[in-house]
Amino acid sequence: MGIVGRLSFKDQAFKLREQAVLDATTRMLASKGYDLMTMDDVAAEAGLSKPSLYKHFKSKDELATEVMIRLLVDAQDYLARQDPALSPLDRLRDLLAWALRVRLAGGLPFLPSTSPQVRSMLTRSLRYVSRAMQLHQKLKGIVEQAKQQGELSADMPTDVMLYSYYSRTCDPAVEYLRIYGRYADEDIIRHMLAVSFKGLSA
Amino acid sequence: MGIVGRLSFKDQAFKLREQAVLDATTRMLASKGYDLMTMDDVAAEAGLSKPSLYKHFKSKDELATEVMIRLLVDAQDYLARQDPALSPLDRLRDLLAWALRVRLAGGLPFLPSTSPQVRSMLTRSLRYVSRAMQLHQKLKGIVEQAKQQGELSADMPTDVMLYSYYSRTCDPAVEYLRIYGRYADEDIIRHMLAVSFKGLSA
DNA sequence: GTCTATATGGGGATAGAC
DNA sequence: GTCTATCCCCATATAGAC
Repeated sequence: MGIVGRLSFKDQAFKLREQAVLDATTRMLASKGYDLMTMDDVAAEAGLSKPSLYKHFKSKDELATEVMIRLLVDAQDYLARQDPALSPLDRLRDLLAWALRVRLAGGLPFLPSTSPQVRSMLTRSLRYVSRAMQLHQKLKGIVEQAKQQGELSADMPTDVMLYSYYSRTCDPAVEYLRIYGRYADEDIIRHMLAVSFKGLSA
Repeated sequence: MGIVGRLSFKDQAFKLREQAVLDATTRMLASKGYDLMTMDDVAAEAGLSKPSLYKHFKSKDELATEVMIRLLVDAQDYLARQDPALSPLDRLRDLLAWALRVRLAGGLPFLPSTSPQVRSMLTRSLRYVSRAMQLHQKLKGIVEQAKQQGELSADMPTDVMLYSYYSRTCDPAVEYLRIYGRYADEDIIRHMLAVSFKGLSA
């Protein structure tokens, strides 16, 4: 039984509404980006008024940060539920495919964006940074396992691999392939995985 | 003799000032991004007043677009001056290294950003789109040459390769490597080239 | 063409009624 | 806690003097 079950109906409704707001924010962030997204947009999309929105989240920054934290938690959950039979490299492949699928379904890339504004906003949030570090350490472990098993090259530094890996989740090539290349979502994922792990060379 | 040589001293000074404004804008875009960059920032950085700035460029959009066009022209120039002895794949490597070097020196990635705002701004500019298409066709030709010579895999679609290639010029991994990895610029370029062309797998 | 000073509008955030 | 109506800053863009 989840914690929600112990709350009053009113509080349950409040929590549900909060999730609806986070969903709406996710859609707006994905379509317009942080700077163009207005609190009026979010309120309209979530079906409440702006002052009510501010009862749940005390600023635009906090709202966006909560969305990103939820995404990190989702990624951690996904990792925890992966088939234990997968090899380290396959786990990385599978997680990247999941992240790309989320994004193609209208979600967000889980490395947020290159906007200096958004980055500084997130790095000011202790909860975000702490979650990100947890995930980073977990993935670092998987990369190191993959190296030991010879699935990843021991020559390339682990952090280079990890940062490049994160970048693939927000790779703009995804959108170019969809818009100009007119590829189906699963083809995009297949090609992105190929480029990421095998590179461009023959 | 350049066109500038036929202008009056006054017009020459005007043109030079315009270039200084574009340089200042490039620096501001690189550091703050489009949304956070204000026209006051640019005016201060370039050493003139805001109204004077508007005598040169009639809007913030136009100013940023001109910066991006100049960057595309620079890339075309660089391509045109590459050593003709280079193989197609080496030309691609060399151009990417140049783009990353420009960015690390405080310039801009030549694929601008994933901001929907900036993208729509640029796609509304006929001059920008036309330049981008020219460069795209040129690079497409080089990729096809590389495929014919077996330097690039014939299996992967050309547009997948090209969009992924463009994405590397704005890859956020570059900044993570500099900030958290504390790598020197040339090491970053070396690693980025390795990841881009050889991929993450062993 | 360059400046000082100002108009305009949008969006984050809130007051106060219910 | 939710709404209507409002505040207020800030950034784009311009008026008008020199």
